[in-house]
Amino acid sequence: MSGAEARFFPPGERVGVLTTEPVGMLDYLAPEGGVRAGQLVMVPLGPRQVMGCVWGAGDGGFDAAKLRPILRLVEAEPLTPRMVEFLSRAADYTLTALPVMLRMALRAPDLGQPPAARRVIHRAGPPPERMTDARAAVLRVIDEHGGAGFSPGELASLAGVGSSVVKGLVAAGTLAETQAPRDAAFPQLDPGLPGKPLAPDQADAADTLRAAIRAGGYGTTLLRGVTGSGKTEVYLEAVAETLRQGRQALVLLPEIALSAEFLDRVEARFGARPGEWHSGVTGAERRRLWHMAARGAGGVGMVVGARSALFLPFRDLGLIVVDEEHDGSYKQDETVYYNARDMAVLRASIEGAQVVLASATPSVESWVNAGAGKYRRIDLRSRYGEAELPEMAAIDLRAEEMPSGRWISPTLARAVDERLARGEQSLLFLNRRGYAPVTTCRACGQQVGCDDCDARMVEHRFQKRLVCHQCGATKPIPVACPACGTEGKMAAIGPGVERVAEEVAERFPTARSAVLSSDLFQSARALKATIADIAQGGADIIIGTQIVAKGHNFPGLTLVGVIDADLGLQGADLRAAERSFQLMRQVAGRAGRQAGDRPGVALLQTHQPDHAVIRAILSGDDETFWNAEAEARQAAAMPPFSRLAGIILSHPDQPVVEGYARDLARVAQPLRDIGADLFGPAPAPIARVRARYRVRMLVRAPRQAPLQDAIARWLAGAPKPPANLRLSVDIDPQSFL
DNA sequence: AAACTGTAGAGT
DNA sequence: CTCTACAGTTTT
Repeated sequence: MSGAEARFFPPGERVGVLTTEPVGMLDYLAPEGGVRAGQLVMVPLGPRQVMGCVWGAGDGGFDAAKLRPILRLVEAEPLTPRMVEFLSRAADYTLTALPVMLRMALRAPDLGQPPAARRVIHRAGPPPERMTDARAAVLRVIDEHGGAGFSPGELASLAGVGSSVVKGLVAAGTLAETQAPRDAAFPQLDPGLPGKPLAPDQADAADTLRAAIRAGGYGTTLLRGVTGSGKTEVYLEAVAETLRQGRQALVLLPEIALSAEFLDRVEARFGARPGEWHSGVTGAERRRLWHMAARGAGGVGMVVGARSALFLPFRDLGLIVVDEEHDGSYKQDETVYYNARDMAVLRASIEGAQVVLASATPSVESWVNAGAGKYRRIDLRSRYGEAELPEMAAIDLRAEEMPSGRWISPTLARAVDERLARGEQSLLFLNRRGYAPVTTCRACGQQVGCDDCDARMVEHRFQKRLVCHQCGATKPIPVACPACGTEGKMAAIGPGVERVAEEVAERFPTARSAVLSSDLFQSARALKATIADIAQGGADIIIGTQIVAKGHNFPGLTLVGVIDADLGLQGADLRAAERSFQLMRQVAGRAGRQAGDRPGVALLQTHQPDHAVIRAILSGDDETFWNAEAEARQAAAMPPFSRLAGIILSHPDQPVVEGYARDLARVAQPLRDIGADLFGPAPAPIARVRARYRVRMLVRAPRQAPLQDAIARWLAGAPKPPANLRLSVDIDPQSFL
């Protein structure tokens, strides 16, 4: 897309530069040779030099005689006018300061540095006269990799030798060092390679998406399909069409660190790996991907990334796929609050790109948008027919014999025994890390809490410590009660996965078990290795938290037991039902994914088998659940039938933060002017975190009301906040509390 | 955010 | 009178 040309400013003209500093927009003079909007520049700020982006014409309010010129242009592709508009509108939407938004778009190291060449070692002559083991190892590495591309350091570490060995080989004339440009283009993906054969409804879905991409322009499609229905193959065909058009495709995944399997599938389909963007990517690779994204499809055609990949400077973005669009990890809940799914739609509408929201269990928001005709909706049937869904049943815990300290009911235990006898795998799911959520003194009833947070500390028996799940603080498991001093009376109350694992070891002593919980793994790689081992049959019983819900395929798994299906149902959070439904359905879907003759079974332990959510899960009738959920939201005037904003205030002193919150509530006329209600202030669900007291307020506005604008006017007209007070606004909060 | 400026109080 | 700590201001 050529789009509108960025405006040009001749030398000496006054331009507005958005700096990455909190001062934000300041006027400067265009440098020698002039400058275009979107250009990254270095500007003087007091005695310092800071980076900025030419945003547009200067605002003229500052004395022209005091203006300083732009120091130099940064050697990087300018941001496109569409990117500039995206950042502006994303800032307005999320009520985030523009400089903070710009920083998100410039999060790659050394952007200000010129693109230095890097040193590359290659084969240059015959083997050296004196051959040693170390030298042979280096030559083996370089020959195995086609003799290409390594820096001296990389080569030495791959061969497991010191850098002097490489130096020696260069001196001997066997190897030579040359300069290669840094930030090379990514290998081109070939959309012409054959994809997997598609079932008829997959082929129809792919045709629809291809046609939308060929037609050009913005559109959003909700691609719904149960696990195993082949959503990925369908949207990879959309990626293929985007590549054929010479445009770029971005695929967002919720748990990118675990996406090696996905990268392999992309390589199988297109013959090369896509660009990868997430917190685990090294600085040099981040820098390379940033520059290549800015260069267009010739630089990188397809990027797979976490939510922050939305802020890459794609030159010509034609498609954004949001896989597992309902996933809560798309909502960033710190520093900048944004929902990657909504920002994807915003960016696509500006870029003239298509969005595919893929999920087996869409969010109520997307479901309603599709129902209202805002999104196109495509439903994929299961490839193997309905039989692929596991058989689901409730275990009524009220009717089971459950000794205290036991969490696996006799009925569930029998089902596990059957699987053990047949050599099949069972998964016991409990969405609670650690050994026990509460440690209490049987003498005085005191519960051990965190010193800095208003939260109970969770016993982690593997670590032999109590851990605060809010701030991560730990302390030893006390022998004596910290309140009354009684020794030996501390008791662990309630189950966590570690405790269920202990029970499994007692009841199924010959079975091999494995615990999957995020805190038990040092790295994503270690977790992946364990998952692979389990998939190979390395465990009979898997005990896991929600980490097991995310698409790992265990072929031998035929039983899923949900230890506490009621866990997500209580509480005043209106989204609880939706989240619980999605999680239970996904976990249940782990059983019986194979198309063989062994149907999977999911058993839900519950005290309330008649609860609407439990019944919806058991019936397998998703449509009924979403209809009921949408009706309940509408009746309560909750999203997506209204709009919400959370206001979160924090301060080390409780009276200060509460006092200021009341001050704010008193001047809330701008909110009432648009027909919005203000609830609170009330202590946040966890009222104290990291030694700061937190108070929340909630704004609810009619759907079409200018919510952000009213909040901005409200806060601008409020009294000056006390020192040390932090205030953040969370537009469209996930949690309604 | 970071660098700079002004001021009050402590120490000489 | 100097030194320091810290609060408030400026940065184009």
